[in-house]
Order: sequence, then structure tokens, then C-alpha cells
Amino acid sequence: MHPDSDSKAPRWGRRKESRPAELMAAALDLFVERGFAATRLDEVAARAGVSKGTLYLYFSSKEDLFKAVVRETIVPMIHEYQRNVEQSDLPSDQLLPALFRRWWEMFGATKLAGIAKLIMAEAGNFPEVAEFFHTEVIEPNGALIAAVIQRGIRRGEFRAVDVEAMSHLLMAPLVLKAIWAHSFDCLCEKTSGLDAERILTAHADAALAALRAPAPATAPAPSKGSRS
Amino acid sequence: MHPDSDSKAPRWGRRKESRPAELMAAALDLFVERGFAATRLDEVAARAGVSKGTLYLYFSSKEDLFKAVVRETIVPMIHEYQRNVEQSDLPSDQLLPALFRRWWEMFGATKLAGIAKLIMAEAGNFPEVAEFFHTEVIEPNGALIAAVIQRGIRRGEFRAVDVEAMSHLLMAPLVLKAIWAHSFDCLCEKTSGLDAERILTAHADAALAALRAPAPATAPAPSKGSRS
Amino acid sequence: MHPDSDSKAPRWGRRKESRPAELMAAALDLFVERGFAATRLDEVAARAGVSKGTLYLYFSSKEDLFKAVVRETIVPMIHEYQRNVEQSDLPSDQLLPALFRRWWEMFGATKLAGIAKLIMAEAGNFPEVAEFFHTEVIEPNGALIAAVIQRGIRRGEFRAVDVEAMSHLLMAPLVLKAIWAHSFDCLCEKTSGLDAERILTAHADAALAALRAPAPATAPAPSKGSRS
Amino acid sequence: MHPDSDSKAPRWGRRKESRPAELMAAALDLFVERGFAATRLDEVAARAGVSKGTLYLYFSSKEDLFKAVVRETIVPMIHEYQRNVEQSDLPSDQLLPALFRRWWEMFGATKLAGIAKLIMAEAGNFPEVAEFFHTEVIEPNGALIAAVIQRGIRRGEFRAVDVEAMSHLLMAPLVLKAIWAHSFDCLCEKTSGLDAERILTAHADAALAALRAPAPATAPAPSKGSRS
DNA sequence: GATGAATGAGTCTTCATTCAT
DNA sequence: TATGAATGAAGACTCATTCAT
Repeated sequence: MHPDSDSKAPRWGRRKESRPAELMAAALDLFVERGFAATRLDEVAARAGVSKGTLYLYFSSKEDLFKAVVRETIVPMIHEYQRNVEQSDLPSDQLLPALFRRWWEMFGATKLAGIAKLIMAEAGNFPEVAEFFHTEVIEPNGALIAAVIQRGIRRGEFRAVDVEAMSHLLMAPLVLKAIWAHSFDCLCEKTSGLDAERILTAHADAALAALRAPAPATAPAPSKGSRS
Repeated sequence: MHPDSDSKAPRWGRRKESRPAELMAAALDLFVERGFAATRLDEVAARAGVSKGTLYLYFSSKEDLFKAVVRETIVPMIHEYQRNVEQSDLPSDQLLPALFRRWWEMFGATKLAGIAKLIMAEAGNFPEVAEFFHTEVIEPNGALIAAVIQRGIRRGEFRAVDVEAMSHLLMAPLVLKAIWAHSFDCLCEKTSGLDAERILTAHADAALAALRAPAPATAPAPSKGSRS
Repeated sequence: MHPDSDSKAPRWGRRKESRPAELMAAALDLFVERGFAATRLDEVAARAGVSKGTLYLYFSSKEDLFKAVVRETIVPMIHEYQRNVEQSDLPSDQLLPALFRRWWEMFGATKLAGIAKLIMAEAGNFPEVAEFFHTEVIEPNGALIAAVIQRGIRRGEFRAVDVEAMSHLLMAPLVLKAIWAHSFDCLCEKTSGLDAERILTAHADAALAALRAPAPATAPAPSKGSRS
Repeated sequence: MHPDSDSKAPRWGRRKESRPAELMAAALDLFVERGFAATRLDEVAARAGVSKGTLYLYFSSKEDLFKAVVRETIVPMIHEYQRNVEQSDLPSDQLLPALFRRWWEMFGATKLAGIAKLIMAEAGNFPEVAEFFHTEVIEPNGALIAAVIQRGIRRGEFRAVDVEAMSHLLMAPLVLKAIWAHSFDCLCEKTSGLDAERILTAHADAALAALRAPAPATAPAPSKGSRS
């Protein structure tokens, strides 16, 4: 059209194929930053470098855009994530730290963390979206951790614990850190730079200690040979 | 309906004293449920049983109402919370579980959890509010836990750990559970009923195990007689 | 509380009788300064030192207050003014300057000038008020001047002129000055201090010259010794 | 109705260029008629044949619209007016009447008169606008007249007078007539139709008489050879 | 396809007016 | 009388959505 003959490199990379993705990328940032209601479509369009009307060529409404953003950002990550389920044969006390680190790279350091925050914020307004996220992301994630714990127990590497509850305990620190990164870090860099790595380390350390320890009971277990 | 006692409540009561609190209570629920932007002042007024204009007798704008809600809901809880800092002389492995339970009662089971979710959601739009919350709630909470851990280490009840990081690890499971309660629990009761208590138990158990265990190092502990 | 024992001297001169006048005085200032629509009844009440509701004890509506202000401010001035109609027997060239000065004192230096501005501004919204003002103030004023001119002509002191038109010419400089005092003088004192008096002087001078001079005809007087 | 040509005008035209002018024209009439506060933007939009929202495509607020109307209406007139400053070489007693008539055509018979009334009415609420008007319109106008008088004096055509004061005297009748036309004429046609022309004539006559006459002093000049 | 001017329903906010005290 | 809390209609302003170009 206006642009150029575009033999190969269009002036600004305007290929129909990529449009929806560009629009969603622009929308994602704003939705995460401001929430659904406070995000104006003008801004989304402007950030994507198109006019407001163009949005409607690809998405039938703001809500549709929102859902597309959620879906399209999550689905690929789920696929990426599936490939990691086949975590195999390491000893559990090596598998778990590896899993945490992997997770941080795929989740905490990713837009997905922003999405999570966004969805939690809009859960009241978009219950289906919240449910979708819960079913497709949170539950599988929990299940993965649960599976690893279960395996450790079965192999005798871990002591018997409430698997479901423990899976929440192991998820929480990273999830929360990721979410907070989108809420508070921008304000004060106080704890941000330091922690990402430190938390991973401390978390792995604490998790293994908790899972390996014999039976801490409330009364300090004497000094059994805690063994594998 | 709206009021409670009534019976012959005048068409509109004349309670300058109680009104602000009533209005903020109504607003809190809606803000938590829908977020700032999606909450209409008409609804807030209706829920409080007053007309729209009445809101402006007490709050100069929607934003003002929002900030008042945050401030007025948080401040009392902070005071309540201050009184619990004087946790005294129990052995650390009893103090910690007690602290967790106390916390859940004051935080997770409270509107404060809703506020937390709300503030995280609106952090991008109200940075000052986010900062206020971080400074007044999150940091003191973290500091409290850190102090307990520190004390345990000093007394030789806990092993040496990265106190700051550990404090995050100990906060996270309860915080996340509380937040999720406002995002997903309404949808599917799947995990809700069960967990509140189970998580507390498992968390206390795991935390103590992690803090007491000698030094699990990433490399599996060499089978020493774990010392005290 | 609010009241006082008020044995005889009420704290702040609060006698029922004076209330309406106090309210109107407060209203007048604000109406003149801001116009009808932009004046808030809260402010009127506040300035008069009463509550908003009290206004409605004396005036049935904002419009009613407005009309009362206009009427009650104008009517006394008209009476005052009537007494000056009996201008007696001075020679016309003394009567005229005296009339101008009198007028300035009664009109330009008075709230009446503010009223005039106000009414002109609101003429579109309150045609009856405008008409009232025109009939009760402008026309009589014009008639008075016309009468004086007429008298001067009859006595042979003035040359024959278009009396009605001349009456406008003689009114205009003072009226305009008075009106502008309420519009521009507050901004820049540039011309204000100086002119009030100078205009009176120059006006009297010019008016007499115009009325006495033989007949300047549009065609330049035939080149007599136009003297310096 | 609203449009003019049309016939098959699209549901809503697409005229970015002409819109602002159309909107300002519509706004001008209403502002002049009703004042700033009493003018509703719906009406402005309706009169311009567009929807309310369209206004905001061109003006960021009601106040902005107001100021634009003032500015854009005045500026062209100023330019028109500048061209008349080069009034040249007529004898002063011809130049002055010509100036008055010119002025009436450009000012009294124009929207500018309405603007003047409007600005005076809103001076209290929009001091900057009032100042702008005073600086750009009133002062230059006064200066122009003053220059003509000065010239006449220099040439010996006029007697020495207080130039500044006289310039006000000469401005006033026309200005006031113009302003009143927007306040009272609509009501009663009593004096309106007649006067415009008569005032011009009488004004020219009186002005020349006043400027040419020798020195009327307050004491009636005896009987100089003032002859017909 | 892309644009962006135009729309109008929806919100916040104000303020004249009422009325229980 | 006087008060001032409460009201609600009205108006400024926003923004998702449409559609002629």
C-alpha cells in the first residue's frame, strides 16, 4: 500500500502475518502495567505503530484482545514447559534445584509473570480467563512439582510429606517474587537486584533441607543419622 | 437491605460520624473485586445505601476514596500487628509456627489480603500507594520474620542462613495463598477448603526442618551425624 | 454553641431584619464578579456567614435571589436618583457638569455599575431583568439628560441637536468607564487611577463645546480663523 | 438545517479542515448569548451538527474552546484593523468621521461586539482572556484614536486637549452602543433601528465641535465671533 | 488492508434544592 | 429559625467502536 514495493525488507517490518503478534505484544505491556480497564486502545495502537481502527481488523473488541493476549502468551509457554516435564533421571536433590532455576527462567523472568499478575488483578472481571489460567498454568505447574516430590519419596530420597501442600510451599517463593517484580520493583530497587539469585539459592537449600530431614516433629528430633 | 438495624430508619440517616467508614467498607469490597477503574461510584454509593453525591461529601474524588480505603484499612491492621512484635520468650521452634498462624489470622483471613491484591494490581497506576504499602506492610512483615530467624540463629536454635532470603521464603507461601484466595477460590473450590490449614501445618514443618537441619548444601550432606 | 445568649448585642449583628440584606450584599459581590451561573450558593452563604439552607428561608431559588439582588439594589438608587431630577435653576453649562459628577458618584463609583455589567452579561438568560433594568435605569437616565439638553436648547444656551442621540453620547463615556472598571481595572491599574477624574473633566469640557458651538457641520467650517 | 449544501451529505462529513471553524462559529453565538457557564457543549455540538465527542477532537476542554473562540475571532479582526491604521492624508475633520464609520462597520456591526460583551462578562473568571482583549483590542483602538487627535492638534486643526481622555470619550459612544446591541436590542426594538446611524452622525458632529472649538472653559466663553 | 474522523453511551463530578433535626 | 447532610438531575469529559474513504 502506502509503504513501499517491499521486495524483501519492508520499511518497518509490516507483514500481515506479524501484525496480530505486534498488537498483542503492545497490548500485553500496557495491560500488565495498567490493568485492563485503564489501558486505552489508542495507546495500544500507538505503541504498535498503527491506527486505532486497525486493531479491529484483528480483534473484535477490547475484551477479545485481552483474551487473545492471555491465550497467545500462555500457550507457547505451556508448550515450552511441556518439554521440561520429561525431566528424567537425575537424583531428586539435583532435579529440584534445576527445576526451580528452569522455572525462574521460564516464568519469573518472562512476560508470563506479568500475565499472572494481570490475571489475578482481573480475576473478578474475567472469571473464565482466571479459570483458564488456573487450569492451564497453575495446576500443571503444581502437578509437576508434586510429581517430582512424589518421585523423591518413592525413591526414598525424600521423607514422606503432604505432597500437595509441599508443592504449594515450593511454588510460592518464586511465584511471589515474580509477581512482586511487576508491582514494587519499579519503585524501589532496594531488594530487587540482589534477590533473584539469592532467593533461588536459599530456596533450593531450604527445600532440600525440609524434604530430606528425617522427621522434624515439633520437638527437635534428636540426632538421628539423617541418611539417604 | 443496606442498613442493618433500622426498622424505622429515616429516609436518609444523618450520621456524619459513621458514614466515611460505611462508604469505605462498601468501596473496599468493590475495589478488591473489580479493581479501581472498573468500580463505579454509583455502585459504591448504592452498596452503602446512599446517593452518589453523598460520596463527595466525604471524599473529594474517586482517587481520594481509593487512597482513603487503602490507608484506613491498613493502618489499624498495622497497629494490631505492632502489638504482636513483642513476641517474647518461646523457643524459636515454637515461636515460628505461632507467628505463621497469627499471621494468617491477621492477614490471610482478612480484608488485608484483598487490599494486597488490589494494590499489586494498581501498582502501575498508583505508585505512591504501592510504595506506601510496601513500606508500611511488606517491609515490616519481612523484618519481623527476619528478626525471629536472627534470634533463632543467635540462640543456636537455627543454623546460619541468608536471613533476608529466608524471610522471603517464609513469607511467600502464606502471602500467595492469601492473594490467590481472592483471585481463584471463588471460581473453583477445588483446593480452597482443604488447604488453609494444611498449608500452615506443612509450612511450619518444612520451615523448621530447613532452619534446624545442619547444612544440607547442594551436594547431599555427607552422612555425618548431623550435629546440634 | 452557634448562637449566644445575645442579651442585647448579638455577637455579630444577627438580626432577622438585616439577614436578607446581608445575603443580598454577599450575593451581589459574587454575581458581579463571576456572573450568575458561576456563582455558587455555598459561597454566597459562606460569605454572609450563614449556612446554605438559610438562603432558602429568604429566597425561593437562586434565580429569585438574583432578581432580588438586582431589584433591591436598583430601587434605592432610583429613589436617590429621583431626588436629583429636581435639578433646578442653574445655567445649563453649569448644570451639565454637575450632573455628570453627580452621576459618577451615584453610578460609576457604586455597586450599580457592577449591576449594570452583570445585567448586560446575563441579558440573554434573564430578559425580564434586562428589560427591567433598561426601563427603570437606562431610560430614565437617558431621559434626564435629554431633559437637560432640551432645556438648554429651549433657553438658547445650547444649539439645536439630535437630543436623543446626544443624550447617548453624553451617557456613554461615564457608563463605559464604570463598566470597564469592573472588567479590566482589577487587572492592570494602568489607566484606572488617573482617569476617573480626568474623564469627568474632559467630558464636561467636550460636551459643552459640542453643545455650544454654532454648527460645525460635517463640511469643515469655512476656514475662519480657526484659532489656537 | 445544520449543513448548508448537502443533499446527500454523508451521515457525518469528514472535514478536518473546516470543523474547528464551524465549531467555533457555533460556540461563539452561544457564548455571546448565554455566557460561558450557561452554554452547554451539547448545544454547541448540536448547532454545529456534530456529536458532543467531536468537540473534543479539536478542543481539549470547554475553556480551551472558549479561548480559541476569542483568539480566533479577534485575531483576524485585528489584522483587518491594522490595515486601516495607515489612514493618511485627509484633513482631520474628515478623517475622524470616516474613522468612526469604519469602526462601526468593523466593530459594532460585527461579532466582535458580541465578543467584547462576552469578555467583559467573563473577565472575573478569565482574567487572562480579559487582559488579552484589553491589550490586543482596546488599547490599540484607543491608541489609534489618540494618534488621530494628536495629529489634528499638531496640524493646528484641533485645539489642545487631554488626548488620552478624549480618546476615551470618542470611543465610548460607539462601544457602548455596540455592547448594548447585544444586551437590550433583542428585547425591545424601541431605539435600536433608529440609532446606529443617528449616533454616528451626531457623534461626528459633536466630536468635531468639541475638538475645533477654541476653548470653552467652564465659564461660557463670552461671545466670540462664534458664528453660523 | 489501513486510516482516523465521528459517534454516543457511560462516568465522574458539581451544585441547586430539600428536609429532618 | 437555622443547620448541614443528603439528594439527584445535569453537565463535562472519555473512550470503545464504527465506517466512509
